[in-house]
Amino acid sequence: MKFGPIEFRHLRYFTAVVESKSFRAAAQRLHVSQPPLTRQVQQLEELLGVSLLERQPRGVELTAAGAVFYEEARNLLALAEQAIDRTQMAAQGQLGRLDIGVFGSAVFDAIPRVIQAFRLAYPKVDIVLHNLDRAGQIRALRERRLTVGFNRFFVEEVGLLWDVVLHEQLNVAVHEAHPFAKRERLNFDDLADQPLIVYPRTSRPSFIDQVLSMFHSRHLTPQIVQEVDDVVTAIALVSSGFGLTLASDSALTLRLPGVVYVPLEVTEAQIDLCMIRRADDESALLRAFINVVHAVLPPRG
Amino acid sequence: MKFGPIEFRHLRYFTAVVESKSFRAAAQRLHVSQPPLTRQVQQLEELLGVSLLERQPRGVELTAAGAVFYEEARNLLALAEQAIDRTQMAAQGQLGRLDIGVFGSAVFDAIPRVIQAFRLAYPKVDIVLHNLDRAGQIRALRERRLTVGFNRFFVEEVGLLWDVVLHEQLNVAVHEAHPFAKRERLNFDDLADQPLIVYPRTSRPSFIDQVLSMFHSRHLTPQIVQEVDDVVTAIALVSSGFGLTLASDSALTLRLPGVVYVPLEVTEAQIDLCMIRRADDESALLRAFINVVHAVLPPRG
DNA sequence: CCGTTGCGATACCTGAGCGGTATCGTTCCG
DNA sequence: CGGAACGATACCGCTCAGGTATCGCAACGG
Repeated sequence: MKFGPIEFRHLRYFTAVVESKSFRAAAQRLHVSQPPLTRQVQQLEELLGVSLLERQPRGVELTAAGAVFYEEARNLLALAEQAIDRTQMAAQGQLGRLDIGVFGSAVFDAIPRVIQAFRLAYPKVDIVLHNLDRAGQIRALRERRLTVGFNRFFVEEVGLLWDVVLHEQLNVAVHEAHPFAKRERLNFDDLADQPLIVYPRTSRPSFIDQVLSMFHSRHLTPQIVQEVDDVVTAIALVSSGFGLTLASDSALTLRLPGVVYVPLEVTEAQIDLCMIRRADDESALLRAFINVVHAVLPPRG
Repeated sequence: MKFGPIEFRHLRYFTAVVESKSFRAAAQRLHVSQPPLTRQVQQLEELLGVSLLERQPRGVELTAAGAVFYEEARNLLALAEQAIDRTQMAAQGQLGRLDIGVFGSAVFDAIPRVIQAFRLAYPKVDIVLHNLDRAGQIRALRERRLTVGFNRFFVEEVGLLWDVVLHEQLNVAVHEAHPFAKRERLNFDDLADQPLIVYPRTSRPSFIDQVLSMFHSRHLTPQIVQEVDDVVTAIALVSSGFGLTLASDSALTLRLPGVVYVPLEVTEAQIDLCMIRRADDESALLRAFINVVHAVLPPRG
């Protein structure tokens, strides 16, 4: 007689017999007749080359090896259940890993809010944040190292899709000693002859270019006194009295000593936060994340 | 179409397809043709209600859920292998749990030597020592809480078997200030009028009765000045100059200040160590342990 | 003491389902 | 545009899981 490899059937039958201490009782429990049970357990024993049960006039008793195998079998069956559960959860986007690319001032407010909400709704999903500039995000998306990316703006890229997920207002960051600090609102004309700190220096075009185009459309030329890498450095310079800078709403959570934020005139002074993803990514996880993003971030800035 | 429950076959086929990134290649690896593979994987997906693979013109790609299930499947297959290994080891007595009952002075030398040797030969067997007197050992053996018991002697018990596993010589423990401390050997006549400490007080008959019968067979009557519970207490009293006591070779490892051991005349002054076990216990673990006992303890005391 | 009862094992049969061959539809490549 | 390679499908044969009937054995009750 030649037997194939072990199957879950052997484990189910064996554990049922052990738990019922009887072939007949186990057969009832499993809704099969008794002879197949006998046969499967015999096969299992032959397969293992080990006697698992001691057949006695009144029911069966486990051997030492049988006790060991019973524990193992129970464990395997439970793990198989778990495997199915976990797979089905993964299919519904409730389990897995989400790699998110972030860059710029959105990391200070919008992204944390999104992530907090997502973790609450999908606690078994591991979220990994990657600080990558736009080019890095696009490369990582293509190489499947990233599921979504956030950036100030994107251009059309084959195989990728992007949406604007948030409109933010612009604010002027000034030192409290500056006369603007007392103003309720400011407009672009006010800024034209002020010492302006701009960012980011690399990864252009970006936030700065959007800002500059707003100046140009008003036929204004800002006085750029310093270019820095990021918003934190820019605000730090403002804090030291070096000049003014512009910041999105997300940056308002950045509180540095002596720095006051004054809202800029609303008209057209909007800055976008965009989300980019693969066009062919139809995973439930991504869909779930997009839903959370749109639920958390207001449809209108 | 109605499918039964998941089987290991599904896991083996699925993992092979994932690892080969192709149904055809996996089919070769598994020594089956391609169509059954397709069918089993389709069944698996239907069983789970989840799409696991993305069929593409050049081979297959895992979905997110598929990646999760692949990890689970690998794990399950590995654990199944382990389960078989462990069961086979248990059948050979290389894995399991050995409950050993011990009592009296043998715990100081003979038993530790046996256990050390056994642990070396069977490292995956858990050894649990239980300090039980003879009656406790017999009850525990009957209730299967014990595999073997060691004691000074046993009487015939239905369902149980016992063997003498060690003959030990008797020694006289005296204080170094006592004149006997300088003697090379002593005999029973020397002890007749000496203040004798005897043990154990309970669990009779035991060591003390064996000793007393040696006196009586020589028509001697020892001067018992104190009965104590165990050999440690007896030696402690000797250490404080209270009197003499008799101790087996195993007790020689008990070194207390001022205590000197002098061997007793060899003839008939032997004390047995016995091992008791269930008559119906044919486990490989017990057989292995008995072999170690006989290998470690000298066949002649 | 012996018939009864309950256990697991065995013998034999039937059909579901696993694996086989042949072939299809699609996509990629030369 | 024809050929090659992929997975899916159709269909077939045979293995083997599960069914029924029965056996052999041990424990128990009258």
